[in-house]
Amino acid sequence: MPTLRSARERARSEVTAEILATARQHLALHGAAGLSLRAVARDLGLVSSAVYRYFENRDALLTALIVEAYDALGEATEAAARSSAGRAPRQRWVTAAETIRGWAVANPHQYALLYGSPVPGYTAPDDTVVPGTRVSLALVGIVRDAQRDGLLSARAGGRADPPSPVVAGQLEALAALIAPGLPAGFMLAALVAWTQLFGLVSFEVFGQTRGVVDDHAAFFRDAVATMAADIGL
Amino acid sequence: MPTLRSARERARSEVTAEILATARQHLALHGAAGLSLRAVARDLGLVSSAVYRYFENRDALLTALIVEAYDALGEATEAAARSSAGRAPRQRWVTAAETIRGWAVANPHQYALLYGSPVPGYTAPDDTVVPGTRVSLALVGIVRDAQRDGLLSARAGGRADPPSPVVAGQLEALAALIAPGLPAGFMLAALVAWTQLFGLVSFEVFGQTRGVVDDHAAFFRDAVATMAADIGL
DNA sequence: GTCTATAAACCGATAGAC
DNA sequence: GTCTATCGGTTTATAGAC
Repeated sequence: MPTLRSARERARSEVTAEILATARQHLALHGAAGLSLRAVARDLGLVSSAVYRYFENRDALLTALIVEAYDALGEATEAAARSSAGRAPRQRWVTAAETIRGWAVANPHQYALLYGSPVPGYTAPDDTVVPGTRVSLALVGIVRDAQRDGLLSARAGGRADPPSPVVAGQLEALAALIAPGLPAGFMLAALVAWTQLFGLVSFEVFGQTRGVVDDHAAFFRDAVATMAADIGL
Repeated sequence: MPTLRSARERARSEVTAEILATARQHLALHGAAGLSLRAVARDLGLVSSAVYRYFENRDALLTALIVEAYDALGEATEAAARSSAGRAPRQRWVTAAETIRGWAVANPHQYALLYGSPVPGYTAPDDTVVPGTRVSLALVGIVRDAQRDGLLSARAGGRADPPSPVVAGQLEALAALIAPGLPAGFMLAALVAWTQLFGLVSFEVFGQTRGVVDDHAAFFRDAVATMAADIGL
């Protein structure tokens, strides 16, 4: 009786989604370390033990939240890169960066879950690795497209001293994996821009620039444009 | 009777130091959100209520830990800037940056307390502001010294489009406060480098570059040198 | 699959004796 | 300033009835 099973599974996935949604709200209120299976159940009108039918334990629920957040951010970034295809590389980079910032500002606790302090006592399983790479791959795709179209400025990627041999080797290995043909200097610049982008977002979301920067959106736009120039976009 | 009072105060400050030291260990094990006055007391052979004679509540203990960490990092950075005075600006920047990274890697949980996700339900009081600025002021001091000595490359600070008017205004106000006479373009570059530096450190400490970067120390050195060139050092 | 009930812990904070 | 005792909550997780 396939229909019966499918009905059951539909109900199951609906409850699962409800648990996740409630857990997401709790995350926003109490942070990842304060996420409580019991409190989520209470809010849903469930009894705590019922949740164990859907998630093996607290960590499994946390993992589901992480994957969900990575997918949301990754999809938003991919969409930004896709819809800006054909435009000027620097503008594409700025658009993608602003998409990431927008998502982070709108979902600070989910952002903190991904890029903030590790949750004590929790180690992310391998399930989170692939969703986690989507954002980075979308970003590097913009650099790769620019190179393909011959729009990568030769001036950048070699501003400072060339990378040391050990780093150059690593950069080449990485480039071979995600951006074949990209010279090491550009790969270094892209990697630096990547850390810089998230440093900027983290500072804003975590309140480090309070009192230093006033109009965060404007500052972000200028900083990110500077960044794009550094990569050679 | 001043000696008697001083003896009492000495004992008091000793116990206070012991509580702080134990709390620091707990922080490393359970994170900031899991810091428990009770557990600290237990470890020290004290009863929980005794701790309230030294710290008004849990948040006060957390604040003390934050101030302590800011001071440690600030002092290390200041020392690095001081002892490298007179050397080439770029080398001074790299040295200071490596000092910050070294402290962060050696004290990941204290670093997370300062630059990671905010602790839910806790808002830092004003006591933490001044210690928190020491690191940034030490860094900007290096840029200021370079400018004073005429060692700031004119090429940088104007790589990309000039900052938008609203950002430029803000940069000038900030420069007037911490680096009088520094042009807005350089101020923007310095600010970007600042966020970048901590973005880099956070990525490493929080495990975001695992699998991407192998030799973190070497990568950091090259990235930071690139950064210094971007500022014009 | 949902429920009650329960075990076995934990927490911040306070009152009041000594 | 340290102690006992306590209030009033919290948690994860499991056993077993329905």
